[in-house]
Amino acid sequence: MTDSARTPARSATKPPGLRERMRVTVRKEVVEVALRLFIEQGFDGTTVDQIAGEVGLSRASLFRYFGTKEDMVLQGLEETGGQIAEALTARPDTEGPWEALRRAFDVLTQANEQAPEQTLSYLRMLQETPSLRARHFEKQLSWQAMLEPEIARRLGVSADQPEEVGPNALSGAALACLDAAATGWVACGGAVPLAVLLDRAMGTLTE
Amino acid sequence: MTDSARTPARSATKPPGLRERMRVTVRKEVVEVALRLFIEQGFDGTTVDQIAGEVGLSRASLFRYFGTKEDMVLQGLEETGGQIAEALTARPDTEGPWEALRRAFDVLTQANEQAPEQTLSYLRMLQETPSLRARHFEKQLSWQAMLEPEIARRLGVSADQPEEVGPNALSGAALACLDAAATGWVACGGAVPLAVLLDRAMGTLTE
DNA sequence: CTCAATCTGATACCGAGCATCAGAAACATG
DNA sequence: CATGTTTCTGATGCTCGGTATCAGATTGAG
Repeated sequence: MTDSARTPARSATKPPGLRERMRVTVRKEVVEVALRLFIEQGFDGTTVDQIAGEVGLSRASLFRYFGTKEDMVLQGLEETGGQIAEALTARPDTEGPWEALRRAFDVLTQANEQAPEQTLSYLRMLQETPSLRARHFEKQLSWQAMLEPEIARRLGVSADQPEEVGPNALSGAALACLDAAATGWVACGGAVPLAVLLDRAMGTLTE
Repeated sequence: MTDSARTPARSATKPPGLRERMRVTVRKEVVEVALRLFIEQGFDGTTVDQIAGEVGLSRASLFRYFGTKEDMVLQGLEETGGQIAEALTARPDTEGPWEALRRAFDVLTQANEQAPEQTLSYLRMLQETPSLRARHFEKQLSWQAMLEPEIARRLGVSADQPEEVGPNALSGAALACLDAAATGWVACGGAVPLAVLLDRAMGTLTE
């Protein structure tokens, strides 16, 4: 370690800075290790010290990378929410809000089909661990906040008026359907594709 | 206390036992004190020791009444969920699932109208405190579990088949609408009645 | 090379929650 | 009333997540 990290040739150094790259690398490794340990011994059965020790970091430093233990496996969801929101705004205006939401969720269904095994155990852990499930809901709440403006636009109402509950209700309901579909998907071991279950779930609402 | 509680005449003694009554009384007082302190100084700004001290109980004993700090203000929601589920099953079969859900929620809207001020500060605290919000979601999840069977019955599907996402989606979406309405209600300071906002929210879904 | 900014580990601290234990109170007996 | 059993209580100590502080090492700019 002393040798490999020692002045890695100034020619290959990028403008983003060396320190920054290290940070990204470490973050990625922490997530990797944490995810593995959580699946192996459960979320509550794994201590932060354990993760820190395995990564080769002190507890204090680890908390500088991730504010909470949950964030080590949930932070990725923040980015995912952004992708969904992006996909939503990209849908044509010819689609109604509900249909557009359904299509935006394809970001998720496609990702799941590419790595079903991994996603399955991940979601299973999320649903079986109370503290994680709780945080997961908060993430979904942040998703809702991201989706809301575009839904408001499509409904033709202003987004920041309290008594306009439409956008909030619509995006929240859609996420509830997504949750229902995900729950069903996990429950049947991924037998029925997520996209199908999502179609059923969201179809139930439009009759 | 030594006199009043001393063999209180076996004629007036109730079958529920004296010990049981004490337990109920203490629980109620804890909730009262906790709620007051939480609203006064915030949820995180109040320690369990503080509550225990004010009630005149030790920390350990307090945790025998309520498993977690959050439960001291959220336990009541469990019962509320039962009331909603009860109201739901009481709705006539002529109503569709969505309409029946809307009507079942009147249990809440009516309760809110009876004590708006108190409910408002309570909900505000719930939404502003991250840890409480998270637990609140879990409660709603338990509500969903309570509503699901009846919705499944009304949809004519069996409740325990994983790929039947309909009941879960419907009840989840309804609760999302309830949440949206509650959020809007708090945001506008209770100016618009909760029932009206709930009508709008749930109406958005049926077009 | 030098100096400021950042990062790190060590340490101490706080609060929630759990486990244990001796003593006190409540209950069901005779 | 006296008894023994059960349950509750308070006290203590512990684990773990999370925060704050501080001296020393590392990075990066001038």
